[in-house]
Amino acid sequence: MARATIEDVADAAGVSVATVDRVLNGRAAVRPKTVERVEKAIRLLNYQSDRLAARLARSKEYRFCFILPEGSNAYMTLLADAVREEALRMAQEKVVIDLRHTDVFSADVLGQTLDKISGLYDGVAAVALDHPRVRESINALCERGVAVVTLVSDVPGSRRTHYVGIDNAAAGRTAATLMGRYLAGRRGKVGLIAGSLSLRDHVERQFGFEQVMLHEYPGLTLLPVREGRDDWQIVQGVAAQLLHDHPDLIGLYNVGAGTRGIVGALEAAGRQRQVVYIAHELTDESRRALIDGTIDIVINQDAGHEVRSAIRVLMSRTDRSPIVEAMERIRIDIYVRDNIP
Amino acid sequence: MARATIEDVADAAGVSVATVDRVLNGRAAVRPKTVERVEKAIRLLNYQSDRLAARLARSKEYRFCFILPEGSNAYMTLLADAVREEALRMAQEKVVIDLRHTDVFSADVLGQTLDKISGLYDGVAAVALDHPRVRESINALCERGVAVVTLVSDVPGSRRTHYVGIDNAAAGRTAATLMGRYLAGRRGKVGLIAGSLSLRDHVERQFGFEQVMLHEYPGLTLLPVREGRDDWQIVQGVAAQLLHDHPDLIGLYNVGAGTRGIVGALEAAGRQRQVVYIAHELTDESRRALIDGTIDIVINQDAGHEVRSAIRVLMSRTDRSPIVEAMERIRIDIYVRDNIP
DNA sequence: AAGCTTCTGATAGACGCCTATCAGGAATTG
DNA sequence: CAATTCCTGATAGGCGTCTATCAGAAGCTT
Repeated sequence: MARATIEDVADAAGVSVATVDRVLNGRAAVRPKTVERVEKAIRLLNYQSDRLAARLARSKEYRFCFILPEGSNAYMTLLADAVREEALRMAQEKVVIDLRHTDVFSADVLGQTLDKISGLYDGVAAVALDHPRVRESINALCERGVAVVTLVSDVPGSRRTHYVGIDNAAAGRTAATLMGRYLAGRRGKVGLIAGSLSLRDHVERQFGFEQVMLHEYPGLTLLPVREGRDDWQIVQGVAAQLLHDHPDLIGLYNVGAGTRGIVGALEAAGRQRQVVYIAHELTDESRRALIDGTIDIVINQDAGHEVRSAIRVLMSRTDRSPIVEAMERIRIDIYVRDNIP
Repeated sequence: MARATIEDVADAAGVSVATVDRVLNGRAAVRPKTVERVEKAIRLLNYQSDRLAARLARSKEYRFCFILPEGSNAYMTLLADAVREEALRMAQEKVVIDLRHTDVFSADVLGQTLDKISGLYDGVAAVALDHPRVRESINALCERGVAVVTLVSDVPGSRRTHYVGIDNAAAGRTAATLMGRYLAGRRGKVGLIAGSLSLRDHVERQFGFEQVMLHEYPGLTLLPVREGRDDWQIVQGVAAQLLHDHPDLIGLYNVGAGTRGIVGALEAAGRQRQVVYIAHELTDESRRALIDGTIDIVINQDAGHEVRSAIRVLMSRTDRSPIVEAMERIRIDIYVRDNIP
């Protein structure tokens, strides 16, 4: 038995296809009694509109925009590449994807960018700063019916449709567990470097890391966080200082970007193998360092997955179809030398 | 500028749409010169057929079959659930998915099953045994134009379209690296339990594990593999024996199923915390054990991903469209207590 | 050049849904 | 009860492609 069509539903409900369509797409006022009849028929026949046919008929373009930080952060470059790649693929399916770069560290600039694009797109995916000004702009977009998803870093109080990214506190805990186990039984200091403590994801990772570290591995002394501004040169300075100040440093967790700086500092100090170093995001740099043993573990969120997930979410939001939660959960990937993809 | 349609191509090439269609779908003989003209127009306009419209027009059902082992192996149950779930979702897109269980450990039975279904399906995904008899049947299916993908366990010499699963040797190496690091500096014995040494994936994992273990962690003594037949009761016996024979056992890697048996044995011996235990596949059982600390690490391949990947591959194979390699690479997931999804 | 085969063009009718229009029927109002 | 307003039915046309048919054109053979 083939799938039910709109016609079947119309017949079953004793109404015309036009009316079924009106009910399905809220096109015009339909008497409640009729609506109910139609809905009953739909349930009865287990009707599901054919999305392929619907999209063909609507022949509507989906217009989405990705907003990423400007600058040359390695992971953000990966994300941008993923966006461009998907943009190409999705072009076949009438999905137009623009990519914009902006200073996401400035709430005002990011807010203005968000305000400006209102009306141009059906949906927006943004790596956002958690700040009232930004929240305001996000809410304004939602108000006007634009679907908004936050990417990598969330803005919790806002009306964003969805957050596409990992649970950063859990990522921090994961790092701590691995750090603790790798340093099993040893005593010494563990350093923590973040990009900026005004970035929500960094703070959350730090929180998770400290939480597990303090409770489960009291033998390890956690040093106060230092900020590296996600800039490898600054990070290198910070790391070098840390290594210099603490000859008994045996662990290092870099919550943000700037892997290159840490690798540099470790090599300069000749302590690559003495320090267990856990970094975030699998980039060319970290992949290399992982293979040669300078980095022991990389915690990653798959850029390609995130972009595809964001697109799927924006699309279902745009045509009001449900999403499959399980499919849109971004995993916390752990990489050691041997399971690099 | 909107996307080019078949009509645009026809105009550009100075032929009729019928001819363009003949070229595109190899429907009838077309003079080489004409073919070339059409192809040139296609390139010029960068034409890509609208897959939505094509599938709608063809209104053809894709018929696929998944063949899984019978029995109650926890991971296979997860796989089966994933298949059923996807079957439901894909039904909306005119994809019919059947699920069959068979004794995949017997080459003859599996081979016969494969032979029998020839002609009923456009594609088959099977958890297959690497055996000449099976290879034969797979090749026969391919010969008749049925797309075949191997799932979880590969059959290398065969003509299967694709292998959907992880690199098992790499998984074994990953386990070894984690084992080595978790046991950093300690001396003692490490046990290895496999389901069956006639299963390709198990052998490969063992190979990878031993390779890294022997080279990188000479302080650890690797005990000879024992077989547990993927049955938790047998596994429990094997593990208990192992624990009894070796009071200095400090590591255990279970390459196959039967986690429940090992957990049972460890608990019975009261040595949950003394032994670093690495298991495969995230099931309810292993998740629980991971959280309470009996299992230290789970190496997993995502059942949902594998099923979806297999379906995507079968579909593109069926309508001769290319696949995105990067998207179909199944990752080796590492789970500790803190990053369980 | 006639006769034959091989190509090509034109066109109609799906596929399942969307959009729009218009007329007529039902419900509501005074 | 008539005059409105509100709902509904019927239907046409379109989205981009596939499938099928048939007539006529082009190419080849002898």
